[in-house]
Amino acid sequence: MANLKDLAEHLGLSQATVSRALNGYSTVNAETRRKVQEAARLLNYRPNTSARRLATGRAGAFGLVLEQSDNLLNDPHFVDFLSGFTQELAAQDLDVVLTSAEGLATYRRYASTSKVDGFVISAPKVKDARVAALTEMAFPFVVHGQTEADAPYAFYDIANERAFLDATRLLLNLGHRRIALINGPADTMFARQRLDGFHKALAEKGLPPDPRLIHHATMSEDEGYALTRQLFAGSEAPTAILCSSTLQTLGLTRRLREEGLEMGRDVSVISHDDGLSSMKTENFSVPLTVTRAPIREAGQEIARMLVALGNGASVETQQKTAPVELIVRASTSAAPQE
Amino acid sequence: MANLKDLAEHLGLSQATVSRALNGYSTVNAETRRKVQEAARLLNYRPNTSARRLATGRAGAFGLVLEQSDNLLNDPHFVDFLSGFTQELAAQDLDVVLTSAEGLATYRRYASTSKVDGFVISAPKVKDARVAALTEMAFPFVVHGQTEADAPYAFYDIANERAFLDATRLLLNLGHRRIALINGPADTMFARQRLDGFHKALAEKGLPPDPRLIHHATMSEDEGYALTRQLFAGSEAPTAILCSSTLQTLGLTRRLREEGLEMGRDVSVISHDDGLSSMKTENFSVPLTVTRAPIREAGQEIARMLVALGNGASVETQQKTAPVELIVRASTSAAPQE
DNA sequence: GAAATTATAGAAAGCGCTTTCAATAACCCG
DNA sequence: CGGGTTATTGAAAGCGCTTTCTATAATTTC
Repeated sequence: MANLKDLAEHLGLSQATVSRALNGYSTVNAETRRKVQEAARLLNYRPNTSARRLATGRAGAFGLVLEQSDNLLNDPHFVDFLSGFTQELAAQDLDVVLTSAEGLATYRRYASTSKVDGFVISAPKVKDARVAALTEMAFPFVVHGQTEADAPYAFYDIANERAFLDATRLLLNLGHRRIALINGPADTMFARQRLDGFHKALAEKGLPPDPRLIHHATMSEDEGYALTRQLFAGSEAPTAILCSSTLQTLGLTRRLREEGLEMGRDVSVISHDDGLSSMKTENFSVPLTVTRAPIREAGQEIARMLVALGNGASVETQQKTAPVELIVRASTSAAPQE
Repeated sequence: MANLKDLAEHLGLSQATVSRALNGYSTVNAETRRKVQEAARLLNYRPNTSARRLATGRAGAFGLVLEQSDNLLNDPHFVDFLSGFTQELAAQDLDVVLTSAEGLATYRRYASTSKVDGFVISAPKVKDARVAALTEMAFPFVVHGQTEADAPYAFYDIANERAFLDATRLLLNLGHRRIALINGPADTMFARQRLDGFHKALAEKGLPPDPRLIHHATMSEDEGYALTRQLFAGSEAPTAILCSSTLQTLGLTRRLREEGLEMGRDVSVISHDDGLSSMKTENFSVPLTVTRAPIREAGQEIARMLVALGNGASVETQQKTAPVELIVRASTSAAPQE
């Protein structure tokens, strides 16, 4: 494995020149650069990552810590996120470093040992301790979502509140009055935002929220099933359901059939759709009406933001709320006549 | 951020001694070590990762490259794998480095720049080029699954052939004769193994395989749905179906209901179950008979193997085929009388 | 008590790169 | 043609750690 010294000796040049030639500095003669590049290719030279990192002080990698207790990361949408995130960074020769931990210690350690140049904060809580800690350390990070914070921070979010406001309005305009919400975990910010949108739409019509119709759950098939069952167990069954994830909706669908109810006729359903490659809502038996925001794009965009922060961009310039599409398909229809 | 030099000066010791004290070398006085450790804690000293890596020549990380064209990595089971893999490594202060690429170049580059100390090879093909390349480079790796190779290599596999042999036998013994197989992609080794098991069981009964009942597909809900629809379109519908993933089975379930068929009564179904945390097969409307092997454990075990290889273990000692449980639940029953 | 161990700590040489600073050669201008 | 650029390269100093090789002091051995 040739190193810089070998290459320099082979060329009869100094290491400095070779390094400069390879790294695209303008102060090196065009012909020299050509030779260097050719020799590098010939000797199959690759700069040692650790050495370069030590010299430059940059890790060339961004971190993502998997909180084991956080089942949000255990659901399929995370794969799509990761895929987009990784691909975008790889295109710029940057890595993603994954680790697993509970609590803030790991963030501190990774930052202070310069293992990574920044973090992405996944599944932020309503008030997220990680954001506070990293802000205080002045270490770069981008939040996937938002949180309540004292200082500005970089984030990429989707218009959750607006999406669920629109979705609820749609159902209300179709005449539905008993609308259920199967939401994400109560301590996550996106669930809060969606709940806000839901409430707002009800309030517009002067309708009070019915706590029996509002549920928080993990993003699993099981939970979607169990909650749907529960919703239809009593006498006050909903005529429409808002659901926070495709996986939950899959469970919901399963239960609805058992109840002998047809989606889009007996019960209207709107699901949030992260655009997962393994579950296409347009191909459901009854094509789903959805609020749609591909999570893969979140991964890509957050990667770009992280890079920008690394290049000195200010936190204020790295804040983005992506729109959410409301796509109406067959799973929604006018409320049944009483 | 204190570095080694600071710490040494603060203590009035040499960097060498401090380094030795911190790294647990026996040649340092117990009292000295105590002082060093205390000072390190006090000054919040953390050795710089890049510097250490450069000095030791070890990356302290293992790599996983996401092949973008490979939709196997786009399915939920990958999250569970990754979770187990990462957790196990994190426990030993090792990272996982993710990158995205097509082809072998990335493996070469990451190996030669010592970005990682080894790779895990996911979703191996029947004859996998990555395995051949890494073997030739004498770079450590563990295959998640198996492949046809010229030389021995480290792998963690599950007993796919045996599992599908047993599952098919079960169906045959229940009197089924028209058994369909919804398998994984044709070029993957695990799909090949499962097909072999399937064929073997049929052969035991002297039954010829019917190509119309054998399908290869990606591990998506859609495909499960589409193929099930196709299976029941003709006149020669199956009475039992073997399915390669929970997600496909979800699609299958969806279609079966549309066909007006009840799982476990009209049609027997056995699904492979990776033990995904977001989809529990025991909670299906009709609890599923499954071949079960938690993929999270694969992640953990492969992490251990990689570490062992790094510590000089021979490839031959790092080969494991984990058993697959056959769990009989309500989705299988005797074949309907003709 | 002298010679030989052993315990402990320091000096210094890397690891392989980047980058500042200095040096030289080539070029420009009036 | 001489002083002043400008283009190009090299020397060398790190980056922060590990580790070999020495050196010294303390201890043991007969």
